[in-house]
Amino acid sequence: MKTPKAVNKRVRILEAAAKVIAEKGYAAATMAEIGEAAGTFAGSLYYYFPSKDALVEALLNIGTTTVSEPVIASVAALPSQTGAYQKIKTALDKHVARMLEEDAFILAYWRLIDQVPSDMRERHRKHPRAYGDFWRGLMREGQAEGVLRSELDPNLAQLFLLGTTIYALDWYSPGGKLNPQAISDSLADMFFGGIASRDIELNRLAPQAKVNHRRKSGRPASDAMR
Amino acid sequence: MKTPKAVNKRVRILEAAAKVIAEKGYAAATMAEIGEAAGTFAGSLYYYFPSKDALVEALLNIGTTTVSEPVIASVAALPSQTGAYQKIKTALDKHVARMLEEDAFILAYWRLIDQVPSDMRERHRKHPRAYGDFWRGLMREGQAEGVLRSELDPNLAQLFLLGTTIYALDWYSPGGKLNPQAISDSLADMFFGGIASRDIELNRLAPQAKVNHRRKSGRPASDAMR
DNA sequence: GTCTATACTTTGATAGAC
DNA sequence: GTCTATCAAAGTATAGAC
Repeated sequence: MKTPKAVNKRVRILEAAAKVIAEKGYAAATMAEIGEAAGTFAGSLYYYFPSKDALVEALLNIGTTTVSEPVIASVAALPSQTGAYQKIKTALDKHVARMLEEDAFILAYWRLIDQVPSDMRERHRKHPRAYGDFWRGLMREGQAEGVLRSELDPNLAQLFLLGTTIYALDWYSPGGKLNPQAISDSLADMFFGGIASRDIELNRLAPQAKVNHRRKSGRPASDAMR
Repeated sequence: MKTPKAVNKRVRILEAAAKVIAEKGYAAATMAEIGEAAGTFAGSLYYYFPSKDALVEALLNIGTTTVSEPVIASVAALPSQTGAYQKIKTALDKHVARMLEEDAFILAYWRLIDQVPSDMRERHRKHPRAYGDFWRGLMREGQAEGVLRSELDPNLAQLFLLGTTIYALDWYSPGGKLNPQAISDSLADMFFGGIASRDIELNRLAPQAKVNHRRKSGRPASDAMR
């Protein structure tokens, strides 16, 4: 039970921590520096969080939901008869927009997730898994409607797309020539249509490379992999 | 000038450090633990490396070259008349194989690169940039030969592909149903051919989404972005 | 609720014996 | 070249005044 003021202060501390971690990484972010960024002192942080680890774990949960929630909401807001292609494009636009928005929570998340103690990472795993489920569902919808190739593994397709947007955090620079919408459009273009010339028959180019070899096997691969 | 034995020991320390960092992350990897993994003690490490930062910087450089060198070599070993498609597929196979080989240097690299002091990251930047140049060159070759869509940004195409393989480090599990070669084949399949059904005309599905809107603008976008 | 002071611990790094 | 002992710094966390 916290007073409203205390809740606000808690949020300010989380924002400050995200900012410091986004800039310097996990190891270099000290409680003293986080306190300073929040306009207070290291000792005072312990009134709101029992430990640095607890603060970090709260950051992890914010980091995932701050992307997944608006993305899922954007799709839910579409008219009920909307086709899978439009849903996927809508989700991708929102996803890329959020990822490249320079939100400190998102940057902090990807600097933390591979550095935190393994038990914390384990506890957190349900969040990205649920988001992956959402994307796998979209891919399956597309396959059911016939707009996506039915022989593809929906899980791999989803990993393929999201992997690129995560890496984009590393190379995207806000001042550059490409804005998030242009990046989202280009990625969707390549993702749906491929990078090969449309009039080229790939397996005639290099039959020994076994391109499309999976197209022959009737059933799509399982999605047990995470 | 080091004796052969000293060189070997240096390598053993680097391997031990990579292993510990790959498992626990940057912050949790102490000199004592690295020393123990190398069969020696924290103090002894300073005979080979002047500081922990120096050790880490050496790891970064190994991390990139351990992927880029075999990939570039695999393409260089192809017959001179080999087409761009075959070159790209060869490079991708080797790249994915190396990335998913569970090499501690590679895992350690991706756990370090966003955590090290910014001046070290800046010094290191030339390595991934050179590797990116290699891939951009392959994309341009493909466009020149007409196998890749000429209106695509070669830089974005390369980031698209490599981003996915980096993320794969997070989700790939060695015991699973997909081995690196199967993953490489599937990624190449999606990357070249796209995930959309071949017989679907995308811009008729959702014209308002402006899919392929970049195809109309004659010139490919610049690749100034890194 | 917040601050100051400080206890306790860990860790990077050095000194010097061998 | 390697080990032991140890220093000095930094950082998490707590105690207690206000």
